[in-house]
Amino acid sequence: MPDIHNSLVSVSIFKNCDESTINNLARDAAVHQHPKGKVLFIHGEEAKHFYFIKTGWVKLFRETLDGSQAVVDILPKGHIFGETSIFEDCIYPYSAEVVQDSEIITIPLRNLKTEIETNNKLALNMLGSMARYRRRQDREIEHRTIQNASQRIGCFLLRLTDQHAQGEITLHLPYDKTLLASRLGMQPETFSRALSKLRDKTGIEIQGSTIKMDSIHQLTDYSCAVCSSEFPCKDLEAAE
Amino acid sequence: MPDIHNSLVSVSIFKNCDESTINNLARDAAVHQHPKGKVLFIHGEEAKHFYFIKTGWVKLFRETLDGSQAVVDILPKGHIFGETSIFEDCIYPYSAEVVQDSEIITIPLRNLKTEIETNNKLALNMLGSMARYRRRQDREIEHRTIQNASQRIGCFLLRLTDQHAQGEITLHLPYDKTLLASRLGMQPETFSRALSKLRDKTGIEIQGSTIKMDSIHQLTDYSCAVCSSEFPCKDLEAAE
DNA sequence: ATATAACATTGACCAAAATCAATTTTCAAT
DNA sequence: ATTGAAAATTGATTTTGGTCAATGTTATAT
Repeated sequence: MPDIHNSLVSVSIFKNCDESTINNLARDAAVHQHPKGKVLFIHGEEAKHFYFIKTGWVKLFRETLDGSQAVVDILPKGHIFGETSIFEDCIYPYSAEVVQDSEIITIPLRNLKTEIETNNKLALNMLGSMARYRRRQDREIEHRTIQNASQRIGCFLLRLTDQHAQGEITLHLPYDKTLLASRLGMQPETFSRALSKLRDKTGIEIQGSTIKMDSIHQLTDYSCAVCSSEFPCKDLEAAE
Repeated sequence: MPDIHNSLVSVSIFKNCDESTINNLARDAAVHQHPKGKVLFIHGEEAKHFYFIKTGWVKLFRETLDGSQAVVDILPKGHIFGETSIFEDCIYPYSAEVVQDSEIITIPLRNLKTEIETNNKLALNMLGSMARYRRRQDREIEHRTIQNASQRIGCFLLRLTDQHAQGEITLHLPYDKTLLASRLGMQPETFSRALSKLRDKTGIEIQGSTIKMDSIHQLTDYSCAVCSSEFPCKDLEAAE
């Protein structure tokens, strides 16, 4: 219980909320261990809970009857998901699958709904979070429109690093390449070739899932020219 | 003034709000006539106002230094835009251009911000609106991932019609084909060819910007198979 | 240490859409 | 009615990414 409480206070939409708010949510919450591959819910299902990722990764996606899949997002620990269902007639707008063994906190949507209807601070926090997400999706659409596969990978890598870092940078892909490919809206084969092309164009070094570069500018020169935001990405300065 | 008031009461985020709320917004608002081509603001600029489209059409977009453009949305009369800036440090997240001679109401963001900080009903309405928009962007990303150009046009046409209509349907493209192409994330040439292909595949009739079909199923069979939502699109039932 | 399965890469080929260029059509202004 | 500009179409070609198949690599469970 104090465990759940501590997890929730770190969530941006609960920032500066009263203890009682968090307690009302934590009261009926539960922690579960989920193995990789576990599907938590399917889009279109009735939404009973929202979720907090304590550890691990979760993929949000939608798929068609013939099996084509579109990845909406891949979330790391510290994020919540499913909470927007309270504004969608309590229907999940996407499916959620655990992509690494994860500890997930399950919280009844009912509690959130009750709370938000009287708690303006919470509503405003949530509006801020939604606005950030909206901007994020707009960027995604923009990038898929005007960036090619290699530039999109370059941009993803950039957003993974501290953009004010000086000198040599080493970074690690957060999850496997097949998943990353789907996150970027391309096939694994295309990802593989596009990453090689990015290496050739920018001089970054690739060793499995480790990427090294002498300077961040190797990537910015290549990827940020085809983006409507100037480097460094200012949305990363603010937290989520 | 009563004119502005009447316009605002029809906006979904003001539904069921007190008269005083609307009055506080309308008080400092103004109506302007804008010619086609007029740019109202550029992304990154400081946001002072949000806007209501009384008549006409407005394109929301972002562009890179080299002139590539990504269309975020194209809004008809009755919609507001720019209002989310209050959650983005008062910076416009996109640019806005009038694409048909339009009557636009300009409202200070300050008024909205003051109001929303104390008016939970307004905040909840806005959350609902943001959730719908979010779902809409997710669908956009999905469609660009798994639908080809012709299917995307078919889906756009479907969403333009009453999806419960029986029998013969006639519809008109809401704006010119070049703009529609950019809205769907493709080049005008691709649009032209893809529309011809759609005609060949489905048997719809095309005459300039008028489209005729014997039954809506000519389109659904072709486009809805590659979508994660079942037909009819349930998000259209709810208003915005 | 080895077997196995999942992940990743590579090659050959194909399909879709972008690009460039040339017309043709449409529509508004005179 | 005529002209001119913008929009739309069409053709030829290139680029990009997808698909299918084979092979290589890595990590994990036994």
